[in-house]
Amino acid sequence: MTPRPTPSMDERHAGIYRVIRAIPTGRVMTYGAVAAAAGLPGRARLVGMLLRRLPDRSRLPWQRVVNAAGRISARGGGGPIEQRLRLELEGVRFLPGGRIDLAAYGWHAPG
DNA sequence: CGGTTGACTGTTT
DNA sequence: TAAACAGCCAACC
Repeated sequence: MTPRPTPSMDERHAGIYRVIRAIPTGRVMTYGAVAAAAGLPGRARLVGMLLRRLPDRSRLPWQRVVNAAGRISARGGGGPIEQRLRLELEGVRFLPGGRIDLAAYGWHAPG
């Protein structure tokens, strides 16, 4: 049906942003799950790339994206600290070792 | 234009 | 349990 010619970069970006925006407060999704929900299975790194280039003023709930181990992915600056703070303010509990229980807080996009 | 890098992940040692 | 490996691919230099 819908011809699925190579989606442009912008289309991929839009799909990823849409998925992240749909994550409810207090829930998290992994990079891989976001990619898969956006129709891009196996492109977890693409999600990370996008978030890395996200402007500071962005309203996207970027803090709700964590890695498959349920931990906050490392990066330069105080990003990881701010991310954890934001998640804790939403009610997300961190286990000893800085891990989030994905079985409890993981979000699976409907559909 | 080609090589390197990296907010990833599942599989295999 | 931990480390190495193999895919991934746009951004960067």
